[in-house]
Amino acid sequence: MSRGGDLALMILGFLNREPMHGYELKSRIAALSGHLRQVSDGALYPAIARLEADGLVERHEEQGAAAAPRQVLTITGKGRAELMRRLREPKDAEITDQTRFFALLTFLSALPSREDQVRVLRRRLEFLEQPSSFFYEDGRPVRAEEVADPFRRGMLLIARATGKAEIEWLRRTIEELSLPQ
Amino acid sequence: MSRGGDLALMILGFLNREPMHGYELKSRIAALSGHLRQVSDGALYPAIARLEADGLVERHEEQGAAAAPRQVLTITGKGRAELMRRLREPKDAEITDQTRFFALLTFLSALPSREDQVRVLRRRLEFLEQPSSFFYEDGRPVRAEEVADPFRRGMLLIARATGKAEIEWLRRTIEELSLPQ
DNA sequence: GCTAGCATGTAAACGGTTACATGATTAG
DNA sequence: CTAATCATGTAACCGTTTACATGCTAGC
Repeated sequence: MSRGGDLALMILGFLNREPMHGYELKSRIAALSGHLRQVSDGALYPAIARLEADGLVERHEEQGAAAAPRQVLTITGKGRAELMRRLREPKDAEITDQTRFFALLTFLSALPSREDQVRVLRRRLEFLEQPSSFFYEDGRPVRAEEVADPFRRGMLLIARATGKAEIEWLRRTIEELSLPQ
Repeated sequence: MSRGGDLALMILGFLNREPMHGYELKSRIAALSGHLRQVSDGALYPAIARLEADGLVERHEEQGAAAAPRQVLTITGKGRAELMRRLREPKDAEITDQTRFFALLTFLSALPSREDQVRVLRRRLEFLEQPSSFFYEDGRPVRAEEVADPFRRGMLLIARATGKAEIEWLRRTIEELSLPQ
């Protein structure tokens, strides 16, 4: 149980909203990040097959039409449970890695409990707040100003700006979600 | 030729500065991003072995000391050439993916030609400047304000802040490096 | 005496990339 | 008529993860 990486998460996340076939999943995933995350056929179709083998999705051939007839995919109860589990208890790497955390964020609203949502955001916030979130030398964090290499200094400046924007958004959102409603 | 991903690039990048053994490479790579990119032994040692098999690094056992004696690694001429080639002509994915681009930036100063450095930065800038760099719906870019889902809206806000900071730094740095010197 | 850190490695399972293969429909 | 888009898949290769395996040294 619990196979697959980001790709499996995204497939389940999209199918949780409505059934669709593989090719459409592909374009949805691409659109999600400005074609930044392109999915190859050789990754997508085997991933679907694995989800099916594990009973997380079902497939129904749509008749009529074309050469390669559409395989409409529907998430199962088991698939939905697995999606919720993965959103509720993401692995450390899914909190730590920006790209993977964004994949999580994309589907986080599918979690029915606000408390569970807040718990995930808090984990990310804690990670970003510890000063170890970037670039070490001789055992402790390096300040951008003291880095001689211009490219490494740039990385630090960018990382700092990014972190700041994200931390502010996380604090604001956690607060809003925590209000008694 | 031309095997390996980010990990091989980082190993070559570090060894280009000075010889060191595997365990130290491991801690350097971890320190580079605040333990964000952790390298497992099962990835590191095989990667070193591949580089050695390809003649890009050489290994000399350091005598004295311990149970598992240090294998001091030195980059070869061929390895240096391969590093330069990879820094000069990164693959699209290394420009597109933030994590991979940062790995490139870390070692970019090893490129002797400022023109070559600028060419790499320009590729990243062009990528960030095209509006397709984030989040599509119904065929064109989505504005944060019109996204109902609070988590997706957050992603857009964060991505916008990040992109802005990085674009500014890229423009400034390209200009500085382009000054006749 | 035990734990943490130093130091190197192997093997199975997994998942992604790249290239290949097929074929219908639609727009220029 | 031709190219792009729709639509699904397979197979070889590659690199990572995870777990296992070993053993020394230093500090508590």
